[in-house]
Amino acid sequence: MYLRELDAATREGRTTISSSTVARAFSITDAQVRRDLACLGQTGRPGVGYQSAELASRIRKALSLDRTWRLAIVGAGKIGTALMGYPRFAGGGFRVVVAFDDNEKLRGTTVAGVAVKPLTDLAEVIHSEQVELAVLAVPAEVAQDVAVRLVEAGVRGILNFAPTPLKVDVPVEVIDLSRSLEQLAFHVSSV
Amino acid sequence: MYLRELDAATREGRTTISSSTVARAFSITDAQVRRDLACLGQTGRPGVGYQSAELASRIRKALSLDRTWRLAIVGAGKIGTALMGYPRFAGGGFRVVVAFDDNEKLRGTTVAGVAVKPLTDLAEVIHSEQVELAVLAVPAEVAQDVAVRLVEAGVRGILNFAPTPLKVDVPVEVIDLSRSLEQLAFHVSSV
DNA sequence: CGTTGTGAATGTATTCACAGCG
DNA sequence: CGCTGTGAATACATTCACAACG
Repeated sequence: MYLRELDAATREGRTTISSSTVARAFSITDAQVRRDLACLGQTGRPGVGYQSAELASRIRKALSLDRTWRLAIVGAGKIGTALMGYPRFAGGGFRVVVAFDDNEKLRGTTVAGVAVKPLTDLAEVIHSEQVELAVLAVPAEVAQDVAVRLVEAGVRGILNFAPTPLKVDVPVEVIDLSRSLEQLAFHVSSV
Repeated sequence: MYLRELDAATREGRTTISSSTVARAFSITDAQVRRDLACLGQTGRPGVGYQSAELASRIRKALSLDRTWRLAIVGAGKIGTALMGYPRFAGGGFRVVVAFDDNEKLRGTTVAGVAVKPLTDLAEVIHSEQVELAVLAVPAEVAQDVAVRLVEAGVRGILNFAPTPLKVDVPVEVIDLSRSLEQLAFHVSSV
């Protein structure tokens, strides 16, 4: 989150930036910002602030974004295909190298420059393409199964769009569209 | 989250369910489940557990999901269109009543049964269609602007897919795809 | 029994407030 | 001066552990 703001600042020529400026952008306290940055060690200068570009690069390193991650998209339905051409992935150190889907119609096709393979080839292709992370956008019923196969094939992390808690022993990040909407509805009605 | 599990239990004929069963599904503690449910008042029976269906209905009411919310999708790009036909929205008390996009090619078209209108008509249509919530899937540069117009037109909550913190005074829920991926990359490399 | 609901204990996150520094 | 980095204080979340209950 801070990374975005720092990059924006750098682009606009603001070479230094203070914790309170960053805080204002996200409506949080300046103390929060400084605490969050504390784990990077001494990075700011009293009376001046932080060097936008340098701080961004430190954060990138801390988050392991100073390299390119090879990504597979599993499930080329609406959400899966929407993500294939997502420019922000490419811009931020992620490269979609392959997609998987069992739909006959997609066999052998290419979407947004990404080849779509059948799930039968999953293990093989994950190896040959050295896939490290997978975006799981398959129906809930098969999500757990596919997740296990992904991990067995060597995938080290999963971004899960299926509304099912996965039991695998690699890190999983969840994006649950309907839960987000439900949460919104709740907040709206308790204003 | 619990709602899903409770509905699944009900469908499978498990009329009662204990906190530890629910907890296991999400790899959390049973105490956590009971605390979370505490705000609903006395709902379980010692020695037995909770009535799956009845608890689900209480949660629905607490989250204001015991009604239908009228929804607009703003920005009919890849993500926007992917969401238009999303079956889970329809199933869970949300109804997409209209979409907006300025792309000439989409003028007057219908995607997945949803009419796409130009943004010029935003205020008018939001009123006439009684839209309460909006999904914001427009480019980051215009997100803040569009958000303000939405709120002025009467929208009471926004689900924001743009990677920009919105300043509006209605509840905002954020789905940030690249941040989720970045978070995943971080967790993977710190295993 | 088995399971809830909840005080008390613990753990974690956020904010306060200020010495110290350029 | 303005701003950082951080102890101390506060607020919040989670877990423990057990009386109460059918």
